[in-house]
Amino acid sequence: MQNPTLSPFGKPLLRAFYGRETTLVARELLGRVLIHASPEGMAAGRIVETEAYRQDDPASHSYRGQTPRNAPMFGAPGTAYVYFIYGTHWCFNVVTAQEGIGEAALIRALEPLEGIALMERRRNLADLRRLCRGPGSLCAAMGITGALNSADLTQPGTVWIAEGQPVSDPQVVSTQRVGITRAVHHPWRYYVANSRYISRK
DNA sequence: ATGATGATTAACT
DNA sequence: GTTAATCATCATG
Repeated sequence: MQNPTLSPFGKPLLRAFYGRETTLVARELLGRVLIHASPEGMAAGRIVETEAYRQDDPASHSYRGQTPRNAPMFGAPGTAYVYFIYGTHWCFNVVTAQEGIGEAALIRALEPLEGIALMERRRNLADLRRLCRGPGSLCAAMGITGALNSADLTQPGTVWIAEGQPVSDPQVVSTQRVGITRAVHHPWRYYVANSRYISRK
């Protein structure tokens, strides 16, 4: 792919896309395409599951204010926030809303689109459905690590999100978020109905 | 300096 | 359904 901006997945989403209310951004990220161009090759996947994390939200890393770890969450909308969890996994988020407030959307699952052989090698797994199912798994498949923390996702370069195809309202399911212990009741997880690539029902 | 915790996953029973 | 793996981070002392 010579010019990433002319990829079949469309142009990068602009900062104005990310600079809106976080649950709206999380929902509208469905159908968009996460792309990582690494020295090993290009990998891309359609976003099929996300979660919103807000500043006034006890489940959010930003709830107790800014620290060195969560600092990227307080940066400009469209910034990557990549953190390490359980000693083994990376999780990939996009900063949303407004600079300075600390909100983000977690990408929880992708439908693999491009670079599938590369993803299979990175995961040592040939099962397409499981390749990018779950936040830790998709980072492993896409080659996303802390090296991409704070990356600007609005520029086609190393990592970005292309506009892809938006998902219509009837195709969006919202549920409680996964794996958290606080503020469990908020319906801030979004996924594409009927997708075979989501992390769980 | 120390200890609890965690936006997970795969491999069990 | 349960559990081990595995470690950076942060609050506490």
